[in-house]
Amino acid sequence: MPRGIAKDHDEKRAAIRKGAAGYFARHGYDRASMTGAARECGVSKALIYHYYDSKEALLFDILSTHLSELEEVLEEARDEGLPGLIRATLMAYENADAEHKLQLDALATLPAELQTPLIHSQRNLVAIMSDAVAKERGDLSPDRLRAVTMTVFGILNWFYMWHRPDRGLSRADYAALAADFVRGGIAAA
Amino acid sequence: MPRGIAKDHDEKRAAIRKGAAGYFARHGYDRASMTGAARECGVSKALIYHYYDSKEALLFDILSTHLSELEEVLEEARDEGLPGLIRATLMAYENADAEHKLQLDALATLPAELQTPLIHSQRNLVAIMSDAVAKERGDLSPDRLRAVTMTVFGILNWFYMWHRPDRGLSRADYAALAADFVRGGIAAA
DNA sequence: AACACTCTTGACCGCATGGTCGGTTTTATG
DNA sequence: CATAAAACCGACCATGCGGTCAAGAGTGTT
Repeated sequence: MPRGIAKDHDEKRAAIRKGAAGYFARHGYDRASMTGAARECGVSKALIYHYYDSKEALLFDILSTHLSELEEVLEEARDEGLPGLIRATLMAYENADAEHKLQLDALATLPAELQTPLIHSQRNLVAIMSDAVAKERGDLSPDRLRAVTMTVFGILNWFYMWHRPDRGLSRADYAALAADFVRGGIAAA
Repeated sequence: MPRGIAKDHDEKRAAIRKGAAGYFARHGYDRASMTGAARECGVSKALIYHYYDSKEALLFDILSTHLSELEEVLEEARDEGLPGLIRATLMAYENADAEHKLQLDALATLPAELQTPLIHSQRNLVAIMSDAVAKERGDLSPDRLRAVTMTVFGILNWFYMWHRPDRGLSRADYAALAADFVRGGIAAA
């Protein structure tokens, strides 16, 4: 038996995943070239193709990893109620803004077979949030429950678009504000 | 003197703008080809280049027109208060979801000189909304005022991502729900 | 030491894309 | 009716892209 894969295989793959995610997010997935991503990671393009079959496979791995981590985090914060979920979500985006951005605007470019499992994860996240909303407002009709849940996701998903780490409220401060906002909003909806 | 431009020049230009906006939004600006946009509009690619200098110029016109209309609408609804602004915004997106989507995820692909005037319009929209928020909560610090304003935009800008015209709440029903949500949220933030 | 396989690369390929060009048709003006 | 420009098109071009390949260097196994 000859040698197997290197022991640092996973770390190197992860480094490429992380570097490419940043590059893709900064330039836009479609516009970003594999050559550029490779340069960003300090490796040759051919090496990326050693670790990944295609640009699509790389994107899939980025999104899949991100969503799995998010699921784990939310699953853990499940019984802390809505404020806990909001805080956990915003904190999980720390150092993952790139992956989050990609999830929102590049997922749709994947072929349907690859989208399916990712959308399944998304639905799970929505379900967790929806349950927390329903716990505070059991009287909402299904349509309104869904609308309110999506309203909460709008708040969370928009955060990366306007927040600057060096200006204004900190992430944690905004998490508190958002939790208050949602509490008041749900009561009034 | 020879003939000037045709009397229906503006209409045809507008038709291309609208057709291309839909095509760009459906396929993603970068991925969408000018050949495809031309087919969608029922004209040749060369004709689009007769009306527009480049793909970028076309995108700029789409976004510029959209933002101008939005500014007009919000300026008009200015003194109806926050609920009026929310309703006006959501209603203005009717038949303009494509342009809105493009504004959110393709504006950044334009060169800085073209982005500047568009960002200026965006800032104006934010200012209008911010004033309305401040009118209800004059006690907020600048940082918190900005955070609350962006929270409202998150709710509005996320709408097109989850709403399906044939399912769930209608646009108008959601506008009412969102207005209530924001009222309660602002009071609690 | 010999082997077999992974790791890594620069050079290369086919293709789709944004954009151009030469030409034809149409139409307002004189 | 003559004409000059606008309106419109099919064919073409250069470039940059995702992806491949052949080959070398490095390393765990026997």
